[in-house]
Amino acid sequence: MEFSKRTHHCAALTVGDENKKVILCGWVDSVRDHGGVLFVDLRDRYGRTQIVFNPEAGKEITESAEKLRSEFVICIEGEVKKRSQETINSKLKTGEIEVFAKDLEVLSTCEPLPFPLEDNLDVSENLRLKYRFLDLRRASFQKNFIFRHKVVRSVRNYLDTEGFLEIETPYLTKSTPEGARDYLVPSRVHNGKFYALPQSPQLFKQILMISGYERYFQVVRCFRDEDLRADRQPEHTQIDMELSFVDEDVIHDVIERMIQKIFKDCLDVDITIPFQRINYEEAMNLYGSDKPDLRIPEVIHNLSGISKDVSFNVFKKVLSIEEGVIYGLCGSGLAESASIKDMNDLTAFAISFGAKGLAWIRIMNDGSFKSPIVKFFDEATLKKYQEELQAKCGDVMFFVADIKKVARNVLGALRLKLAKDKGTLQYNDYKLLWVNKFPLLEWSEDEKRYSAVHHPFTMPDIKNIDELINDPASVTAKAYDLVLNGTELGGGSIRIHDTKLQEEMFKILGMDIESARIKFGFLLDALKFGAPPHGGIAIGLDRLIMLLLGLGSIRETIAFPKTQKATCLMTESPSDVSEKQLKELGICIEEE
RNA sequence: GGGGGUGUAGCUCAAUUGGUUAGAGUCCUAGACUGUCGAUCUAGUUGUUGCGGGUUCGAGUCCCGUCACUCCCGCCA
Repeated sequence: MEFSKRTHHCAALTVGDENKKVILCGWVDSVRDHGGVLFVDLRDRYGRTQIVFNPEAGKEITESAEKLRSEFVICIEGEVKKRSQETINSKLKTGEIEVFAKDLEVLSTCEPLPFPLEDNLDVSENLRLKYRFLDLRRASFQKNFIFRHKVVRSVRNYLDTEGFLEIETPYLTKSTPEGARDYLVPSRVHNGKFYALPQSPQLFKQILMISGYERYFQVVRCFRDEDLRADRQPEHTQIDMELSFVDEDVIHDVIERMIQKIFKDCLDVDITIPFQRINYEEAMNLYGSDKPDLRIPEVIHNLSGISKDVSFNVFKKVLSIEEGVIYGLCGSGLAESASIKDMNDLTAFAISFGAKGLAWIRIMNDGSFKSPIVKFFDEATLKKYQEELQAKCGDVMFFVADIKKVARNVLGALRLKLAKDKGTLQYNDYKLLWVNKFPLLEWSEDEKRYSAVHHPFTMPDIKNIDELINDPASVTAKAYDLVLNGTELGGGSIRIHDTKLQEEMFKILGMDIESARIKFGFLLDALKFGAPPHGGIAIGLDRLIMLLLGLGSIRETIAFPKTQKATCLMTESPSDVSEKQLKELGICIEEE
């Protein structure tokens, strides 16, 4: 018997294969030894098949079968038999048959496992990450990676038919000062100099447009040395694209049809296009977020007008300052059930997002208002609040009094928390939308200068350059984010393709022509040699997979992810390197 | 940089108000068993309670520090 002569995989056999002689290979999923007859569930990538070891097959094979343990790798030759009616396992795809083993070869043994490989068992993540090769054997992981493969295949097929070319860009490139912290790679040949791993192939894809490729894409790794989150890893994969002779509408359309096709190909779900579009300012006002979760019906309301004449000092004080507002949000169904402690927890939550406090008024089932602060409001005002917030009996009205930026941020976070705590959000209730018209610039108090909200190559939404020069703060950008269920799936912009405008942009960002030349000279050069109007977008592949499958973290979509401290527990990286290596690079480690 | 959660047998967890010998299931080992599919039954092995310090007659439990994993804020064009 030769394992390379495998005839079927472990999900293939059916009653139609009865009496066939087959060779199967795989891992021992479980052993059930009855003393006489012994059952093994044999597992490979495709599925499981029950193998029967009967004493009648001979002494030798029976004895070696008794030595089988979980996760041994074996090859068996045997005969397919239909199971009797009462022994059919309906949970198993191959449950109507079993294979009577005639020959058994142990290809590899396995030590006792550090943790069981069943799905739905919470094993501590550091153990799972250390033994990632075992964790990846679990069925749920295999499902995730098969799905990820399908998504990428669907994307490649689609973009090919749309005329996109897949072109690779360098990983060893130049450090750029804007944006995230770079991962640096020292140069041996050029002592004291460094490459950087790209945060994205941004400039290369723009250059490719100038080089005339018109439509580029790449499934590409991007690196950012910033702190991690459930949906953020130091290296992540983007579906990166750039197109020439397009405006925002063309890009929206190309992406909408791509997303639609992914849903259809990979989930068999029909989604309607075009997606909802909302401007940044509106998103911030209604949802307190630039990535609103539209599964949640409640929105934020501006109650400043209604609150003008209230005697509540906290509100009065805030309304007297510039940018001071009273914003409100309805917490539905909480009035009777939430305890004082729950309210205190929510207040602490609001404070962690920068609020000074959180005011709340319960509307009891009998319609009465209940709150420590209710005495500061007359009945008519309370009614107006209730009406504006569309709160029903049994709801709680939440208020944040602060400057606009803080108030909507806090209520945006509260809106998400209340919905998550209620536990009614369904991952497969997919709500997609575009957020458009982002601000172009934001003032950096630390650096006393403007910085680009998106990046310095983003096209301002202006008629002429004077608008930018005269009042840069109020200019919006031709930039857009794609949002799915409260997560930013991707973003992009129309780019500047004019040298003058690009130089002006650098100037506004506090970069003189000299330093702009040093940092981005190649782009400024390229822009002079026939740059077409162009724009693009990048979609976060890991996040897309996470959201489509309803996973809790992108670590479930990445085969070998890092911990929150950016280490790999399997390879134990990062690690020390030898003195010799350091010397070659001219690097000296400073003791802390 | 900051806030929260978790850390007890290989694994998943329990341990009353701080109370005397830290338990259970599972895994593993051995035995029994010819139709199981989370097999079953019997017996057995398994502990630096993450680590360091403190309070106490006595600490898994309380306090301080520290480490690891994780969630969040900041940060992430």
